[in-house]
Amino acid sequence: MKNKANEQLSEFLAGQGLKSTRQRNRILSVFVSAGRHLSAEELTLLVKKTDAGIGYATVYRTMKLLSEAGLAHERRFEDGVTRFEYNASEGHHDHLICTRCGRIIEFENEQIEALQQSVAKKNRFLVQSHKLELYGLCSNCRGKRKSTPDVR
Amino acid sequence: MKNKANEQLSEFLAGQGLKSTRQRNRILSVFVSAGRHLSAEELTLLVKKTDAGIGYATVYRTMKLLSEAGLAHERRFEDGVTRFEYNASEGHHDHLICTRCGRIIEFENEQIEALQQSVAKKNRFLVQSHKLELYGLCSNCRGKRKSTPDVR
DNA sequence: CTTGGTGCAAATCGTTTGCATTAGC
DNA sequence: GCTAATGCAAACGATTTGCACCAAG
Repeated sequence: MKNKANEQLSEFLAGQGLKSTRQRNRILSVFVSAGRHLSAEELTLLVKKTDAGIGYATVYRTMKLLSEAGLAHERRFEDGVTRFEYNASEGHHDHLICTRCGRIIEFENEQIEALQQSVAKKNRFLVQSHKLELYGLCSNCRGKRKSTPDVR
Repeated sequence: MKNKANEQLSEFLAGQGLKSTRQRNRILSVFVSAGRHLSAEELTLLVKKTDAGIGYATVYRTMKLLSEAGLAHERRFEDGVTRFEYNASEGHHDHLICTRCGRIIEFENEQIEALQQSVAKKNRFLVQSHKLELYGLCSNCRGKRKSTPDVR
């Protein structure tokens, strides 16, 4: 059933009068099977392993398309690089990001979401989306001595 | 007392064996009096009004310095542009960002912070910093009809 | 066969850096 | 005077775009 996502894509493309191409399907497959949080560069490199001709431009264009199709979500953490995440549609979640090893942990917390709403209400603000990121040290890294400090 | 910040800067510079220059003081003054959340470009434009010779490079270099001196904080919202905020040192706060007019509202919420800690603890994660941004419509914008939709 | 898609390279945007010149200390 | 700071322009890294060619419908 590796094609569930690809079917979803085909459906989306057909609906928009767009074309289903070898590249788009390849990119989506690689993206889906790779796990998550891939930068365009990482994704391009992976894709090139199977299909060397596919270039950055196509990957970027395809990822934008997948975002519109609801198959991918764009995330931009503090390093300024956009990363793509698969299937973030099923329930919003936030992130713990390890500043030492780069590990990304996802979490959901309804209480926090509720409090956000109440803050918004106080400010007569209508929330469309939000972003919560906790930066710090993950369980693996917090024990370690600072052999190579991240603080430059 | 416009010079409180400038004094702080001089102190910092002296302590580091760095030099106090016309440009640095100018940039800081403009930055402080401008209110907050200025991008490098906005700041440079403002600075140039008084002192046309000052270039982007100096502004960037100076802002980095001010960050180190604790006089400015760097923020990067979703548009990928870095903005600088004055004096964010006095208590952490988060942001409501209007997607229509760009207005930025600051808020603090201890309950949310506490919940963040508990999430972190569950994941054996040590939080060093965090970022919470709520995107949506501010009170001015939410009433308006969608004459010019932001959704391209 | 018509329109959208691709690949490449050139362009763009925000930011950084090298270097010769200038100015604090 | 010595060293750090400036200004400019060129360099950068991530992303976007123009265009001639290619392929899906």
